[in-house]
Amino acid sequence: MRVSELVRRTGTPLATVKFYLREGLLPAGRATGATQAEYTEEHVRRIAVIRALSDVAGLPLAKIRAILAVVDAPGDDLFAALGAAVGALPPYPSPEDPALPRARAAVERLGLHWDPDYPATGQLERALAAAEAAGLPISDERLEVYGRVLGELAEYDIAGLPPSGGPAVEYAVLGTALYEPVLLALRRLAHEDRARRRLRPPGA
Amino acid sequence: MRVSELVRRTGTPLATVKFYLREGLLPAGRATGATQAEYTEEHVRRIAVIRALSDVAGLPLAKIRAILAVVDAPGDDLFAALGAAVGALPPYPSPEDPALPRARAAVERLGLHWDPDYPATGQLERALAAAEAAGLPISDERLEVYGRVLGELAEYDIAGLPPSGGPAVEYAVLGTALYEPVLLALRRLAHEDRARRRLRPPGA
DNA sequence: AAGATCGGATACCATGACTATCCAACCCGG
DNA sequence: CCGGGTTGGATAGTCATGGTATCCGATCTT
Repeated sequence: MRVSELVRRTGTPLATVKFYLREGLLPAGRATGATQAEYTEEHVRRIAVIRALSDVAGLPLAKIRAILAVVDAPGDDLFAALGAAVGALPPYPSPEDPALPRARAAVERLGLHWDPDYPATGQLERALAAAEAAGLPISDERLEVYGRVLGELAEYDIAGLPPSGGPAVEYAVLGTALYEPVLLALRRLAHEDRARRRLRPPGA
Repeated sequence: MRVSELVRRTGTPLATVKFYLREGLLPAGRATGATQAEYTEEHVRRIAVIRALSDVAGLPLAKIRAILAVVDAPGDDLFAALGAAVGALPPYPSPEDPALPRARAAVERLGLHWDPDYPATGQLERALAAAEAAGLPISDERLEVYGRVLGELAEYDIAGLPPSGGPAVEYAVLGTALYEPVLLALRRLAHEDRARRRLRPPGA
């Protein structure tokens, strides 16, 4: 298809498609002439992925570029690819103060593998420090409940991973980023549901 | 304390403190003269909350202002206050297409209370639609697992809520926003932990 | 009395994510 | 085979956000 159809199919303005091409988020089409190129279904899907990561997951384009680079050239180490992708997700740890006291305590309490270089470790430290600074520290009990529950979830996610190979990486990398908003929305809805039961008069 | 000490205590530049005052995020200090004001511990904490919501939860200042307004004047309906606060959280539903087919199906499958006006409903629709458009639709089975697990989590959160009143609102509203990054970081760490077991050679 | 600090107002700036224009080469229907 | 509409590519402009910087006259401190 030509670019006009890509625009029509995705609902993205032409100027934006050109912008994504310039920025290297969208691969160029197969050139069929000096001023003509052919796009495919892959391009349609790629634009949907970019928009999902940008609008819903809220990632900046620079991080989206990094994630797409991993998806495009995953190497043969799924574990390393996952690590690279998680590094593109917020919150981004502050460069100063490389100590990770809260994260370390949490990881040990939950019996997880400790790896200070894994991006999620810094993200956990930052999230715990922010909650604490705001006056709502996470209690040990809450941490244990959260850790147990999310461990269950991770168990399910990893068990369902397709066997190693090309599609597994894409699935795991994009799923990490795209399912998080679903998780958060479900938690908020569950809060509403439980809060309604507890706070609303029974007949309301 | 005077503004210089507020700056020192929070590590926030003076220009930024003034900016927060201008934007109405930080209440003015008690004026002790035409060009002098007195700040309190409340101001120190408020700045920590603003920075946490901005840097870690990633909320734009306009939404932070809305959340702080709820915290400052919660009214007497904790449930309504929670709803208002959740409305300030991303992803922000698209204005067009007010139909919520995916969210409705999900809510019914999980046996939750259906309320199309609750902000989290639109957020769920948007998150499910984005995952689908990107080629990674959430299966019914996955939805059920996520729903069950997050329901457990919500049960714990709501059970631990202090009885109605002033502090309960602040706790619930800020907790919703500030604990989410902790949840995500824990999930990513749990993924790492489980993926390591499955993908790394046992001796590595 | 004098140097530092303060609150308040105004102006400026950097980044991110587009958006608009222009141009010359093209393709396609008549 | 020609002319209007598309295309790719380049360049410049725009808008929102989240700050910074400067200036000022009043005031506090010593």
